[in-house]
Amino acid sequence: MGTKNISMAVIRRLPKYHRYLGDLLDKDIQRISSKELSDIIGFTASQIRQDLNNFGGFGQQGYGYNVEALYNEIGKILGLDKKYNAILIGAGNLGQAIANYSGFRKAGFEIKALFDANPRMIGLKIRDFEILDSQEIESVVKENEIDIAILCIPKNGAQEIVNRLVSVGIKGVWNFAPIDLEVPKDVIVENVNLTESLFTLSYLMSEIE
Amino acid sequence: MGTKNISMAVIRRLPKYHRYLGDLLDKDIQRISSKELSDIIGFTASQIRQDLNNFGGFGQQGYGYNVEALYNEIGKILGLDKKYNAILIGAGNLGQAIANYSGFRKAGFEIKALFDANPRMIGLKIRDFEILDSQEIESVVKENEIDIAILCIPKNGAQEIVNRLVSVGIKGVWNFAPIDLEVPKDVIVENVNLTESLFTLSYLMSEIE
DNA sequence: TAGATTGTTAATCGATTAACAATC
DNA sequence: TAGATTGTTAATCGATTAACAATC
Repeated sequence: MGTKNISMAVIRRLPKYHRYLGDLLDKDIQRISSKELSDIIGFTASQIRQDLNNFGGFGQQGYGYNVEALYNEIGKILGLDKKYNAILIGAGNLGQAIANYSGFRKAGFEIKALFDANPRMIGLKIRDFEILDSQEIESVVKENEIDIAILCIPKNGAQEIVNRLVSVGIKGVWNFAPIDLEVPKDVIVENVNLTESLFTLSYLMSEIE
Repeated sequence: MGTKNISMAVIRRLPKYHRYLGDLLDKDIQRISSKELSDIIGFTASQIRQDLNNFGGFGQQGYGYNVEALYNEIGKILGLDKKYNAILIGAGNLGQAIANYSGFRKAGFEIKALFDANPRMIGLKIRDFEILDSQEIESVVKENEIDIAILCIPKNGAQEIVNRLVSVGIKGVWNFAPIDLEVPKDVIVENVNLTESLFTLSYLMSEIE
């Protein structure tokens, strides 16, 4: 039930607003103007006001924005109050790091199970979770009302896993596999592509020397 | 020594071109038109031609592009032929995962040392590397001509570490700490912000239901 | 040659910035 | 009230798409 059509550019700035407002809150700062926020966050004051007004008039003329109220509003816009059940597939180095990542709670995501295809990994314990056989993905997703899958597997086989996940009703994928997954349009995929990030760094480095 | 001013939008598409061309190469496909590439990569043919022509005329009228030649050209544009020495700071879960990440070689980056501030981590071995005390960062950077630092540390203290790195001549940072680092303008920072990615997924999930 | 497809210019679209009336 | 700052419209800027002459 989105309001207007919010552009991806705006959406990707929202977490940054949330983070900076959280920092201000930690410093007990109660109000901030778009100009002051501009100085610390680096977007123009005009852009900040435009961005926020996509979602509502959170400010007050002559005063600015109440930090705590705005922080909470953006949290709601980001859906941080919603709860989602997640599974993590691929319990290798990266998968284990992500499984231990503390940010999930803040985003309302709860990991319910870990999977791996490697027989030697199955049965090992990571945090509170025993690593399960990938064959059990379908049954676990169905029985635990899993909404989201976190993919920490190589690109080979990733599409096949996603097809299986989609077929049992998964609605979102946090994808660390270096591949562009094909999914029905009502399934959300958010990619974290380390290779693309590293190659971008390589490009920028080679430009300066 | 950049050519024109290439926009970030274009730069961030380059790794994707490289990846898809690599896939085509693996399939022994020798030539491709912008239209065919458009069908598989999802950018418009027009955009593909515009993007590539920022760097040179790699195609041939009536024929299209030679896959191998274009793959190699984009590799060069990305600076994948350049060699950089790197250190990794923060050998926790994520740091270890990144240290084991195989993508570095392809990008020409070689990790020379790992550091951690936790006394209990120091001396442990990850791959071929003993984890060193963070106090030794300066001397190791100087003695090994380190170009790049990979930051896998919490946000508290990250800016201070970066200041130290900059003072001994680091030129690039691959930053996994959830903070916007301040660096001189000739130092490159490429961020991988897992929280921002996760919050974006949360937003998009909350939109569909 | 005829057909295909590029390289490139022009047109369009969307995002950012500027300006200012509204109003707290 | 006077000053400050928003919300919002208008102007600008930049990126994407369309079109087509050049040419392989």
